[in-house]
Parts: sequence; structure tokens; C-alpha cells
Amino acid sequence: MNELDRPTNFIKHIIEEDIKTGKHDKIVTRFPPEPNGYLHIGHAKSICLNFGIAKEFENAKCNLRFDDTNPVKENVDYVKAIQDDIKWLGFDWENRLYFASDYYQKLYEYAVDLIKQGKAYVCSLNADQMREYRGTLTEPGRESPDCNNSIEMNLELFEKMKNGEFAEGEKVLRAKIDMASPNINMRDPVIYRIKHAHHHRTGRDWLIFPMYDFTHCLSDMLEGITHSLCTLEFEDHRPLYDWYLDNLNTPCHPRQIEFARLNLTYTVLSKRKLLELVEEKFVDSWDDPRMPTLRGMRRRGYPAVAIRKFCDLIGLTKKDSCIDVALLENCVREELNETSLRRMAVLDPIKVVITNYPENEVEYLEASNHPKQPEMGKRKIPFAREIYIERDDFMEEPPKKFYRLAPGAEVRLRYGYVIKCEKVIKDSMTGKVTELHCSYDKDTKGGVTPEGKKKVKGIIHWVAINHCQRANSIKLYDRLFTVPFPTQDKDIDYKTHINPNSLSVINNAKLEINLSNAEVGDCFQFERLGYFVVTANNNGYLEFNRTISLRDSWAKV
RNA sequence: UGGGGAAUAGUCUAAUGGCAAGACAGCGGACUCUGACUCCGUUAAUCUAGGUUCGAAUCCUAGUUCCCCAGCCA
Repeated sequence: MNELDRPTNFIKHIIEEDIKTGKHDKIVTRFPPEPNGYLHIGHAKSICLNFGIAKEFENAKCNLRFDDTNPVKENVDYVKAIQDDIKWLGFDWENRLYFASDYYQKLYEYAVDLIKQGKAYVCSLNADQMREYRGTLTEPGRESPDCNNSIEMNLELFEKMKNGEFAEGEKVLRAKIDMASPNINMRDPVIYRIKHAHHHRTGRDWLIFPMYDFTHCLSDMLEGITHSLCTLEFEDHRPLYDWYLDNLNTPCHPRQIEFARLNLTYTVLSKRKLLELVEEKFVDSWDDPRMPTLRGMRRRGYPAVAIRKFCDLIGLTKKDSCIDVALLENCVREELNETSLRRMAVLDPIKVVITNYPENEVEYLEASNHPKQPEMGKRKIPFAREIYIERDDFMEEPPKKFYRLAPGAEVRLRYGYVIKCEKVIKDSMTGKVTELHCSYDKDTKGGVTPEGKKKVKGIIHWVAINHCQRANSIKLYDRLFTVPFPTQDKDIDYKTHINPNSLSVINNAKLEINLSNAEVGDCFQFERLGYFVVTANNNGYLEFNRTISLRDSWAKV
């Protein structure tokens, strides 16, 4: 590690220190998703952190562990999708795939141990009563009527819970800690609850399920996790995390460290809200390219490496923060700029006839696949008398500094000739411009400016009408919300800020012919427009998503 | 108003008692067969008030603001 690429954050400092002092000679982290939803960019922060530590430090590993302790919310589809997303992001848990449900038997035994020590009891209070007994933020709670029952009775009742002899909600197992604790998590928290539900891995073998706090610390311990990294809201669960480990006979005691979760401008990142967007049809699905899910971003065309780069750049602290989505977009552009082949495409075509160019002639102009990377090669583009240009690249009454085409004005066709607009033809009914007649200067081919002629500043993209490929659909995506902080005002539903123009579909785009054999997943830069990914090509039936536009300093003025 | 956390340019992150630095965003310019990319320049910050110290973003005291916690969710 040299000075420059030393990725430093407070957690890595702690780990470095733990290695230096000999507290640990190997490091184990874990990424612990609950399989009840799809992964989003916020999870990517945690994945990059945990797996990044495993990559960065010697003798370090990161486990993937599904935190599957709530059978009613979880299912195998999520389990599969999550693994798929992590692989796509570029990380590997090798043979260390674990499930909290694998530990159910051991967890049960630990719970029995707690009962035998007189530190856990079966409680008959129902949910409402328990809430009442718990007290409030400012008032202490009251002890459960069951908290002094005998160990024998508790063992027997817990056994019955396990055997399905009680209905859901009838009993719970609770830790006996302190009903007057200022930390509400310590007021005799629930350890096990009854759920007569089908679990995606254990089926009906278990009818009682351990709660997060109990499960998580013990799973960490069983796997020999050294540093258990989680988000800030678990900070006041740490005393409970430690309590379970301190009160059970365990070979190690992982350290929980909390960091701030990711927030991004112009988006929402809570599973609940994302689910709402899907269910209420604001987007098509979890993998809609407007979603901040990893699947959505993947479909949108975001490269995994760009997301990893982003996660490196944003840093890691305990401060609540909101990252400007422009930083993510910058990472995407930076990566795509390096790797994408250049092509030409006209999204909103207007016909141009080059009146002094011979009819029926076709010539093939040479164009480079990447202006800065000659090793990416060249290709030929057919040019003829009739072409399409972008409607935006012509203005009848251009403002100052408009470098493109206008009546009497000259512009260069990218990789081709300089043309001059001689005549504008309009629809007599609507007044809409339907066609432009231009002349070309044959001495200007391929970027040449003849001696004594003034250099033309404007350069526009084009395709030849009879030698192009239609794009059946190009989806243009924009930010999902119109305001940077959609959830900021608690009195206004964040969904009122949804951008009505977050998706527009173009059905009449014309592509350079070289795109006709593009393959699904290929990314291209359409020159002057943006980066586009191929989402379908069925014998010339072509579809694209626009991943992101190019920066456009003209649009600003 | 109980407990737990956090405060550095517009945003995010460094600086661990010794020149407040970097990225993104913004602005200006150069370059350019992409109004892209690249390059150069530039605006802009230590929550407040005291204290310790030759010296404080950093240590101490008091305050202010913001976030989290009362699921048999994670």
C-alpha cells in the first residue's frame, strides 16, 4: 500500500491497530443480508467495506451470511438474487456461505443455557401488555409477572414452545436483564418468538425463531468474526450484543462497530420505500433501471467497477450524510468513457439532402472507435446524399454561440464533410421543419480544413438514410425524483416528488449500421449523446437503455 | 424531556497538538473532427462561547443543532 492509494477510514484504523497489538492475527468480517428484499447501492457500501477489508488485509476473510430468522418475510428468490448481485459487484465468499438458520440448534442450546443460569424466562404477556410493561423513553418499565418463575418451569415451557404446544404470540422467551435500564433494548428483550410458519430452509422443523440481537452476535461468534460492522441504528443494541456474549460460554467475542448508512440525493434507499415504488407501480419492478438497486443499476448499464469506485470515494464515518448523486454519475461516466466504443446515432431525426452530392453514390468514411485509444480500432461508416441529423442540431433562429446548423450556416459532419444549410423545407400545415437542403464542400473530408478556409467550430453526428439501422426502442432514463431530498419533509409524501419524466421512450431513432450486430450487454457511447447499453437484439430488433447522458455544457446556457 | 451517537467549503472525506488537504459540484480559461474527454486556474470550511498551550479542527468546560431508540422486524 503506498501513500496515495491508502484507503483510510476509522474502521480500517481499528483493524490495523488490532493487528499491530496482536489482538488478532487474522481478520474475519461478514456481510449479513436478510433475504427479504433486493440489494441496493446502500448495501454496496457495506459489501465493499466488508469484502474490501478481506481483500486489503493479509490473512483476512469475509463471509456471506444470510440473516434469516424471520420466515414470514424471507424467501429463496431473494437468497439467489442477493448472491447473484454480490458476484456481479465483483466479490467472492468462496466456500463461506452461511445461514443463521444453520445455527438454529446451537442457538436453541444457548437459550437453554441462559434459562439454566436463571437469565432467561418464558413470558406470557401478550404484545400489547409487553409494550405497556416496557415503559417509555423517560419512564422505567415494570417486571413481567413471569420473571421469577422457576428454572424448571421455564425449561418446560420453552420446550413446549419448541414443540408447537402454544399458539403464535402466546409465549416468548425473554432475557432477564433490567426493566429499568435507560436503554430500552436491555429491558428484558425477547430472545425467541413462536411462528408457525414455513421457513425457506428449515421448513417446519422449527416453530420458534430467534430474534436478531440474540442470533447476530452468536452467529458472529460461531463464525469467528473479529469485526462485526453494522449501521448506526444498531449502536444502542451493542450493549445487548455484548451481554449475550458475556453471559454465555463462548470462545470469542467479536467487536461490533457502527458506521453511517449511505444516503443519496434524488433517491430513496429504504427497502420499505423501494417496495412501495414497485407495488404502487411508480416503477416497473425491482430491477427497473431507475431503481437504486444493484439489479436496476446493472440493467441501466452502470458498470460494477464504477459502483466499487464510488464506494471507495465516499469514505466511511459515523456522521449522517447524504452523497450528491452527481458523484455516482461521475464514476459511471469516468468508467464508461474509458471502455465504451464510439458510435453515431440520431435520436430525433430530421432529413438532410446534400444537393451537390451525387445521387446513388456511397462512400465509406473512416472513424475511430475511441479517439484516445487507437488500439480499440477503427470502423467504416457509409455516407450518401441523404442523411439524418439530430433535430436539436438545427435552429432556424439560432442564438449567439449556437455552433450547429442554421440557415446559411456551416457545420461539420463528424468524420465527414462540412455542409452548409441552403434551404429549409417546412410542412405547410404545421410549420414544422421537415427537411433541410445543404451543400457540401468535398475538400473538407475527414476533418480537413482547406488552406485559407475558416475552421468550422460545430461538429454534429449523423447517419445515412439508406444505410442505417432503426432502433426499435431506446429508453431514456432520468433521476426518479425531482428534488434532492425527497423524504426531507415529514408532512409531504416523498412520492409527490417523483419525476414524471424519469422515463421516455424513443421509437424512431436511427443508428449507424455498425450497431446492427451489437450484442445484449454491450455498452456504447453515442457521440455527443451519452452512454447506451444494448438490452435486446433479436435479428435486428434493437433495444437500448441510456445509461447516462454526456455532460452537456451547452444545455446549461 | 431518559439513553445512545454526530458536528470541517454547496456535498462527501482527510488532517490524531505544528502550513486546514483531496474528490464531486460551481465558476473562468486552454485544447478539441464529440459543446465530451483532458489540462490549467479559481470560489469556498473547522457549530458557539470560554479555557489549557509557544501553538487547538484536534485537549478541557459549558452550551447549540441534527440523527437514532419504546417490533414477538432486521
